[in-house]
Amino acid sequence: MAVPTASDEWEVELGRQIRALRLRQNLDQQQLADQAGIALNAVKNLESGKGATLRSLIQVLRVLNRVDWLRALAPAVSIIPVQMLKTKRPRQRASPRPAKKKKL
Amino acid sequence: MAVPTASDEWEVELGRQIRALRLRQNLDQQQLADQAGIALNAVKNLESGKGATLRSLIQVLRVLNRVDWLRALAPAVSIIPVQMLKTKRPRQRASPRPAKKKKL
DNA sequence: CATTAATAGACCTAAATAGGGCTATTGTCA
DNA sequence: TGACAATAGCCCTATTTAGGTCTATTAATG
Repeated sequence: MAVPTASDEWEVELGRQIRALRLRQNLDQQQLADQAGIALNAVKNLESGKGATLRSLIQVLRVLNRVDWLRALAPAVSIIPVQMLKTKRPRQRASPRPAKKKKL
Repeated sequence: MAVPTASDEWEVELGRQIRALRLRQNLDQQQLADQAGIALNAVKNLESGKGATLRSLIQVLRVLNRVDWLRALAPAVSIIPVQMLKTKRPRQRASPRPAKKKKL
């Protein structure tokens, strides 16, 4: 199985995984759509990598009992963060950068 | 931190995580948008949970070096699947269900 | 091997998101 | 603490996806 490179390919790969999860539960696309409260077309798009919204994805994950996956995106910082030694709270904004020069 | 229940809340939670990843790299929203090849607004929507496409999410994950997360959705089957003992290949469709009765 | 339901793929319209710009607020840093 | 850039939150329009329906193909089952 090739590793996706382009964004489209990742979308297709994600679709494959969703389908795999669905089939493990032996659900058809219509059942999944109904239980997720979305249209059959949305499920088709999602599974085939033809474009989908985050909402469709999440609704589907809820039915497939994999919403917990969403929490695994930003892993908790491994060891004790150096930042905690100097600043109280984590950064809320990126550092300001010098503004671009304006035309005179 | 409360566990999200509604779909909207999961979208917000996901946004929080993306923001956390971005700030760890000290990138501002504009830089992230540029590097991801999407609009600033798309990043804002994504981080605030106000609706986004899968495409926007994936483009951003690429910049944040977290596309590998996508592969962790459908975990490989743990032990030897019983299915392999009876059928050669995994299921490609859900089982047919009896069709609805048609009106006479 | 015949049956038949699951799925792909197309079409259309409505709704949502993307993209671009503008202003108000506020965290960061000198 | 002041200056200023990062961000939120609007607006508007273009593009994309959702939702609904139909047809053709094909995997799954008896």
